[in-house]
Amino acid sequence: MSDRCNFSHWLALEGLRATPVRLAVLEILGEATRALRAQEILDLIRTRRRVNKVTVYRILEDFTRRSMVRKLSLEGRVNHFELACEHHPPHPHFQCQTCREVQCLEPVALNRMWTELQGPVGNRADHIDIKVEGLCHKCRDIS
Amino acid sequence: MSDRCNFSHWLALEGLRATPVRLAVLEILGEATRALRAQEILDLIRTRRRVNKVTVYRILEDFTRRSMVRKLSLEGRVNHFELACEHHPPHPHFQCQTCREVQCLEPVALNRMWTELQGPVGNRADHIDIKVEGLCHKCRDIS
DNA sequence: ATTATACTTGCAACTCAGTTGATTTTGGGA
DNA sequence: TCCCAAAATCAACTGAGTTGCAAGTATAAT
Repeated sequence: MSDRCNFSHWLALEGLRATPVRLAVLEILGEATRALRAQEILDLIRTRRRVNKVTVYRILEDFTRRSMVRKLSLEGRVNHFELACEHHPPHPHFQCQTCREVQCLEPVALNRMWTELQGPVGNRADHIDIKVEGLCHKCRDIS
Repeated sequence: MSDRCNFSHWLALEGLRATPVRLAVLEILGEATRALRAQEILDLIRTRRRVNKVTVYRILEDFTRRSMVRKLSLEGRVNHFELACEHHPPHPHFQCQTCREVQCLEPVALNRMWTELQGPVGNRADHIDIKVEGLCHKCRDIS
């Protein structure tokens, strides 16, 4: 993913400076093959540089507001984040009940199920989140 | 919903005593027309009786483990709960981005989209959660 | 009926992801 | 070079949910 996005350019388009921490967040999310928790992102940045957690949380919040990343509420207290660039369109997620790891599934034709997911007349639906829960192949092999 | 379930009997089937707090939790969830947060359930019980929050959290956790209620992870830090009795089958949810209230949508043919929601070979999918986000009719009228 | 036992509730203290507000640092323009 | 807004930091806080243990309560055994 990261090889297909110019993060500095993307930040400039948003009117944001390409600071080291912002770039690190985008690069880490760009290289990830699954949705990451804020703490994981923080830990990964810290392998490169010293950074305060508040900085990372504020950047993630800002990116989410700008729709540069998607924040996923997959389980209780922890949010997961993934890049929302043009190369990474919305898609369903799979979360393993055992290891809690999040996989990204292939985008399905969300439009097709859109009409039947309308609520009471008057609601305006903006987007659909689909989560599949189960046991991933890794945990299945263990048990 | 509550008029269609015999909660005391249900608890007996699960080998649980029909204590006042357990019954109150089930009755409140049974009368609710939307998914409730733990704090809302707690507040509603407290209109009737004195109760410790730990008791309610433990009961909700226990009911969830027994699949008597479903715990929904719809947004960051707060879980929502709904009855999982035979009269209340799994269904998609709508959450308003403004008031954060959760509506229950009509059950759709989840089976139909099951096959296309399979992850990598080897995963075992157990259930699907669908969340629609948007603006509810009440908040739409205000703005 | 009385005791033993397991189940249930309560209380206080804790955890931990995320937030707030105030302060310091940085980096680009005048 | 100086200034100022943007960015990062720090400490302290928030609040949903958890833990461990004590106290209460119901059911079973004697």
